[in-house]
Amino acid sequence: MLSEQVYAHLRDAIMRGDFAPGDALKPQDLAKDQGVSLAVVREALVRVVGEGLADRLPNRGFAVPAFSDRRWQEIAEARRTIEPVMLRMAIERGDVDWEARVRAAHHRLARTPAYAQDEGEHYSDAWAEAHRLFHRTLLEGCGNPVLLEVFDRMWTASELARRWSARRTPGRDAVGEHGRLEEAALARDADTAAEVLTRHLTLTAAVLTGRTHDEPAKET
Amino acid sequence: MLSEQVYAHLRDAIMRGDFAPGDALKPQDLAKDQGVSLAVVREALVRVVGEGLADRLPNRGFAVPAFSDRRWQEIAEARRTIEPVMLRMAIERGDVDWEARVRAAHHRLARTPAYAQDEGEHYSDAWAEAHRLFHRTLLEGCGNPVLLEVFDRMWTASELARRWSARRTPGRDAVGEHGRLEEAALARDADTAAEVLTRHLTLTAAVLTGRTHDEPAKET
DNA sequence: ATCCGACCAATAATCGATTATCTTCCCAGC
DNA sequence: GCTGGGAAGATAATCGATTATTGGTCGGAT
Repeated sequence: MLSEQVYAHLRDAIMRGDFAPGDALKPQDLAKDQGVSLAVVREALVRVVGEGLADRLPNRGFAVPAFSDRRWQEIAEARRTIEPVMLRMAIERGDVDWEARVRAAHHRLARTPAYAQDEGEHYSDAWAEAHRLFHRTLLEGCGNPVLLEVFDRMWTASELARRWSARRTPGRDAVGEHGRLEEAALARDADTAAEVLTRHLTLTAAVLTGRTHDEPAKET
Repeated sequence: MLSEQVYAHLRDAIMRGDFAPGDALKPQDLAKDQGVSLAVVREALVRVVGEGLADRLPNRGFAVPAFSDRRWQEIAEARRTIEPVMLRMAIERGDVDWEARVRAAHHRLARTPAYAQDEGEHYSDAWAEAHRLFHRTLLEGCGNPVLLEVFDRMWTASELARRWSARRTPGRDAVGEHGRLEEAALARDADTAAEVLTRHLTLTAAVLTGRTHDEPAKET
């Protein structure tokens, strides 16, 4: 299944930030680059659009979405709305296996350097994936695949926005935040865990506000 | 854009229940039926899969999904988890325009007969659409498009399951439930509204339990 | 009689080429 | 000099045909 590979490649390229927001995704070029026909590229593009990783302009082709600051804030709010509720479910229902996986995911996250020197000021791919897995593992305790799909979609959108805007944020204690999140969850302290998660998401959103690609950091 | 029409047609056909769960969606047949080429059918199918309205089996084509009873319960739980939270947001934030649209949507729903004599024991299309619009309008007050997209996806899945299983449920007072929901929301009584909505969703789920296509109603 | 393997029909996946649509740039007319 | 119409090039959308994979079936060997 060629279209699967092309889809994965395209998705990774967009998430990695290989294209600038608003860039046209030309089927012809992509097809030539990957040595496949237009049909498979088109199929991959349609899938990508379905995931919100590209826009489709009728009769004008596909393009990398240019999220507005407003859109990003909406995504962040949606996460603040849903994820704490899922976390409470996870804390209530998670079994020993879940606890073990949370510890493992946190260990991996804590041991993965957030920045690689050769990747400039962006987070490293390895850290981003460890970060995602920690958050997802935490919520997996809720045991509901439908809710986890919702999480996946929101995470993707959220991560895309961050790739285009996030820079090193010296003042932030990400390690400590994740540590407190892990401890509260495993201590089955739902109120504290939900509060820590909400604050974590709020801080993440705050970092990005006014710092998207099309609206550089304000100096106030 | 032909694929758009084909996609809409296919989506409606699946939602209408024109295909049995598990049925293969053969590109060739669909292409001949609609008088288009394979490429556009394929594109439409990929989109449909992205919405969860069809399954894709690698090298074995596309098929109408056969939701298990468990899957349906997970969808219902996800709705019970998220929608009451959205409703609280809507009640807190909704403006006068929202109130007016809620009243309008409820009026339309209450005035639309739930069953058409020529459609047998299924709900009528008109009622299903009015029902969807009432619920959606109610939640639109939350003002967050991301959350509303989540609602749309869950509603689609939920409705699909119901189309295959729901029959007349004589004992149920759907009109009254919706009326109480409207009143509580417009009275800005978040606790009552959330409780009514949760009960509404729980009842909807209960109706379907044990009555999916592949597991006919239990007699017990 | 049963099991294994090679043929075969069906169809999923892909391709190369064609048609339709949009964009741009140029030139005639005002 | 400016504006509107129109051809030309680029690209999106679609098509018809080709290739690859699957699942079933028929035949032979044990």
